[in-house]
Amino acid sequence: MATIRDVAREAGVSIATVSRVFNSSSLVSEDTAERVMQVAARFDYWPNGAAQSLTTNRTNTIGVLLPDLFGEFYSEVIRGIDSVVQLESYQMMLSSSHADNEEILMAARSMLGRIDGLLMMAPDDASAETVNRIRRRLPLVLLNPATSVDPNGSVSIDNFSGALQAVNHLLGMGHRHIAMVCGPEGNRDANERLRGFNQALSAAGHDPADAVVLPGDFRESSGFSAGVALVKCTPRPTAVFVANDSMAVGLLAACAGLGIDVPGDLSVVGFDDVDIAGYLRPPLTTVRADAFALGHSAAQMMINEIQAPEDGAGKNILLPATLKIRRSCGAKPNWKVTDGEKKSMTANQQGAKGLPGNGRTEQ
Amino acid sequence: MATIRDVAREAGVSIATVSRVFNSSSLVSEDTAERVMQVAARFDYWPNGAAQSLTTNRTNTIGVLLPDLFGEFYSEVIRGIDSVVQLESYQMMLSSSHADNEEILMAARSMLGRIDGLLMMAPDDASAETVNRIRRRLPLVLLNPATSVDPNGSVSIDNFSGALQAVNHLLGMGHRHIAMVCGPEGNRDANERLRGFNQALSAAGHDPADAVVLPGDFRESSGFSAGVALVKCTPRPTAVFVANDSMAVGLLAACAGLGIDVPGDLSVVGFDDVDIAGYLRPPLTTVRADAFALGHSAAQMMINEIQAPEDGAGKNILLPATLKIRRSCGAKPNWKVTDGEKKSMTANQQGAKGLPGNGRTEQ
DNA sequence: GAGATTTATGAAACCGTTTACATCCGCACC
DNA sequence: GGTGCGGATGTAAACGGTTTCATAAATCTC
Repeated sequence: MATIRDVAREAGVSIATVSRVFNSSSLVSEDTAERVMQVAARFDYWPNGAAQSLTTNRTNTIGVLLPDLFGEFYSEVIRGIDSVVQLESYQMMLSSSHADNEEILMAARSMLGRIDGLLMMAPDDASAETVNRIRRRLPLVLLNPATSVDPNGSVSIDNFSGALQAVNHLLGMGHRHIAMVCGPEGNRDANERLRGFNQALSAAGHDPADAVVLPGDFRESSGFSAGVALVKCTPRPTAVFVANDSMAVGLLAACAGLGIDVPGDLSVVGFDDVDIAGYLRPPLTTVRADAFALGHSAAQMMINEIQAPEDGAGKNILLPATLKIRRSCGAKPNWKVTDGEKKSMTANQQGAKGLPGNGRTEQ
Repeated sequence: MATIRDVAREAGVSIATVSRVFNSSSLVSEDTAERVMQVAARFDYWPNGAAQSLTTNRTNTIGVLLPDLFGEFYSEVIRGIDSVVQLESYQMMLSSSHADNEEILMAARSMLGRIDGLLMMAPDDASAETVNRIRRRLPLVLLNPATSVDPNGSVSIDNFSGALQAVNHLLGMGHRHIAMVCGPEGNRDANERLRGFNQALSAAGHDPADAVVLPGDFRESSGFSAGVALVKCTPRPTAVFVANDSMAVGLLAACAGLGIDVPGDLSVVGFDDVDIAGYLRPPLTTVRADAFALGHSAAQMMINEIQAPEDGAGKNILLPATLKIRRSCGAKPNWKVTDGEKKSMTANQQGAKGLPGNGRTEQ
């Protein structure tokens, strides 16, 4: 394929001039520019990105390291990142499934020279040293960082507070026996949600050790199993806090099949507020975790950092998680048919959307 | 940061030797290798990827161009791609929302030199010329290519046949008035599904022009609206084919709210077989479109093409779409509670999973 | 019309690697 | 004890751009 030299030769100019034309430097006459462009078009010349990066030390690419790609949550995070990357004419280099420090470092290493900064949602055991080795060479923004790591430059969703709100709401409705379906062991979000659950119970004078706590893996099937297990408990809990919406879907299915009325016999609260949450039977009360906003804010922070280092360095954003009350928790007994749910496409976290008959947003 | 020269100088060898050590060439003595590695570790030396790419002309990265990132379908495609990328120690460069030829070319251009090949799901109006300009410089694999484009090196899901199966099934059950809820205008998958719908009706001696065809945009809310509109039709259709599962969720919600019994009053068939499909009330009959497999196969084809060009060039994979019968179409009136649905994590398309009471797979 | 200034262009260094080729060295072989 | 050989290493030329600096030409200034 044609290189800059081919174009230069054919157009009868030096490579410097061709380069100037392509970077729309003002230092080149119209005639020459025209001629160069024509030759370039004839040769269908595309500049080589690696060569450009090598000299300019810029790649216009940001790297993204995620622990997993499964499910709507990560999908939304990616979409949020993409929304700003697109806008800023950057590219995104995506990599997933990095379990330990070694793998994270490997991934980051293999990106060096190809990215201008790294967005990372590290697994829990990512050591401070790992993070620092990366930080020394690349702008780094962390998503939902572990507490063990210096959180400078990070964006998190307040899982703990979200769980607290959910359980407090159930307590406020008079429930005494509240169960929980957990997420995967070791998953940080899951841990925080569990911590919120325990904290809420303790604060209300209950002993969390007495509560029914069922395992789960964030997938529908585990929610289904948990639902089946739950109804066998004696005394049967009257409410359950499920660590994510996918499992809540499975749990609702189990209840429907077993003739358990939700919310009559059992109040259910999920977490995430996935798109379908408002369209389930009954519509699912859940904690809104705005994954899109998470990705969006992180990417925004990254771009700022790249374009103006030191400027806002060390910032630290905590995105609120807010309870969205629908029918499954029993708070709003009457539900009418309207197309009540219009999900905002932007990084809007608050938005009391309260259209007729379909829930409201609580702080 | 340390470059190869720093390491070389400190270790008292030439840069060639350092390079050899890092590429585990056998041409270097153990002593030297040891010494170099120690210095490299002390300096925490990471090779620069751009420089490597420039000389080797390899990036170990494949580019991915998608029209959109919204929804489980694309998320699964990405996961499928990632599964092989990960395995082969490649990286993935992701870019989305490319509406026209100009934008596609721009995106491809900006990736040149940073990727070894391109995976592309082009919008419908991607011209043959656009595709050829890319093909001239990069291995290219197309996902669901438009018919106007030379399909060599492509992977597609058989949307048309899937729709055909769905509608034929409904016809076979005796339905005379079958409606459809479409996807976004211009979307190729949506078009193919509509074409299958029309074809099935025609073949059965019905006039597709008589059928109720409602607009939609692949989102829950549009399915909800379509549901509301549908029940107002006279005569009211007895069955509906919905162009994707998200809309089917919305439509089911509308029905539940309006007291329309599914499948008693209305049979519903969706498309995609998203994870929650089996957990809806009633469990959703749908056409399984294996997005994971789509991404997986395409990436596989790409890697083959990169590693052995000309070898299997011009291959052309058509992934079957298969009807998954659950309760919403009325074919299986009895449904018992069991955790009947275990989604396979692999690129398995067939798999008669027929666990007790929860549907079966049809060809 | 000569010097000063501006504008357009080219030559060449540089970015950080890989790799073809040259060199040096020790050792076996006849 | 040369010769040949193979293994370890170094030298230097790529790779394809960008950018600094020099230079030539054109324009301005008085």
